Amino acid sequence: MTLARTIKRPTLHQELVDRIRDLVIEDRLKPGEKVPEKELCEAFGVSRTPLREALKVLASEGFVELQTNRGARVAEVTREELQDTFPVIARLEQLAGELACVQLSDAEIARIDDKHKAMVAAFEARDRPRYFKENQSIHQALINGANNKILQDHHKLLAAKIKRARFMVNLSDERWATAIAEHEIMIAQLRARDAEQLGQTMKHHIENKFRSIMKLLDDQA
Amino acid sequence: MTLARTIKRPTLHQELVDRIRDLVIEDRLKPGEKVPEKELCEAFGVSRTPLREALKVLASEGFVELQTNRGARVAEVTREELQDTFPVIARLEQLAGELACVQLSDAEIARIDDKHKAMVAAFEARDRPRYFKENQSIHQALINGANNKILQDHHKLLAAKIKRARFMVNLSDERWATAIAEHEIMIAQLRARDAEQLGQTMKHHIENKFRSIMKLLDDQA
DNA sequence: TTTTGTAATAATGAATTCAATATTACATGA
DNA sequence: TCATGTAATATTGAATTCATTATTACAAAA
Repeated sequence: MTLARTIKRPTLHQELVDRIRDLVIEDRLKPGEKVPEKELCEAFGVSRTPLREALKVLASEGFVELQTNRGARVAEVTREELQDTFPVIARLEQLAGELACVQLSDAEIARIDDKHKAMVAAFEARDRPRYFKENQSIHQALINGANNKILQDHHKLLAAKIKRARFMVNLSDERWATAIAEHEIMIAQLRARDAEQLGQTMKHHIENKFRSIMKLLDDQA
Repeated sequence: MTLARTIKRPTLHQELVDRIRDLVIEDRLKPGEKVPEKELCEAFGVSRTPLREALKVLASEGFVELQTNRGARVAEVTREELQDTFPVIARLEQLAGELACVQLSDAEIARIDDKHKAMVAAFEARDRPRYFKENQSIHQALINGANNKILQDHHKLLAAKIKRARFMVNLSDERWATAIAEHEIMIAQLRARDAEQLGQTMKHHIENKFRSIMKLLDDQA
């Protein structure tokens, strides 16, 4: 296994939590796969104690599942979980939009506008990886703009789960174009400081993404 | 220390997470207090390994804070955290109300109505502990009625944080009466299956509670 | 007295060990 | 061949041990 390099940092388990979570989100550890303590210990150059501490935390976050006496498995991304996750994150983004709209400085809004332009460029170049990155950066900026630690923490967890779904279905061209259009509206509302409307648009934006993904999943079956 | 009895159950750390979290929520472990591993190990009759695993999980949930080489402390309930938490939980309850309204059976609604009556009785008897319990039971029933695991999990964490605030301020008589009135409206809307409105009322209900608590906190200072 | 330095003590983070459980390999009999 | 039982092996959960860091106690000097 060559998943990562050894470690420094304050405490091992904190570093491990972040690293292993990332392996899960980035699909380096596949859903349903068992998490082999021994191999990960060797890969990271740590003993089982901090690794197991990390696994408990990841289990409470929902990225792995612990089976008594049978170790840990990477959590599956189920249709049901997505179905539960999207409505919740939609409300969180709505709230974030409302708060960010009144709290962001003009300069910060201009920076988000820059990201938006970069995202549109990625769309026009049909560069999916770059689009994903820019898109994520915009949403993150809006979440951070809400200036609410609790909101950030809970959003981070939910966003990570949804992120994993990108390995299940491909963004359709149609949805892609619609998403861009929705972002244009968001930017306009953000510049107009229309908090209520921005929240509404962001909520719908997520709900539309939700519908698109669910349709694609159905089509696969 | 006589905080708890020894343990059985599948894995020790899971049990410990629940037990220690409960000690924090019930204010048996005070905010800012250091969590003495040794004593807790003795109190629960376990070694440091599962206890420390539990502390990492509780830290990720925000109930304790880990300081490298200096152990764990019970997290404080800060004004700032409450200020961040309430808006989020308000949206979650709003969503829960909308979903529960269309998903609960008539029988389940009748059961919630029973709880409501019990809560009103507790109010009339000015029995705060009983009121808290019944109130919590109603909100929990509505959350569960949404039938959304993610929503339940995230709500549970946020609700626990807010619950801790009850040791900081006392429910005022005025707020208490208003809360009862809001619950009356909720029940009516639930019976009328008016999802949108119920969601709205639940959101406002939490927001009003928020304002009340903040005012009381300000008055203390 | 108060401050500062230092030794002793205690606690923490992480590795290791140990007992219990699960998994695998393999032999035996249908 | 295919089950089925059993021994060997590996993995897991938890206790223990060990090295490091923090805390405390206390002495010497200002």
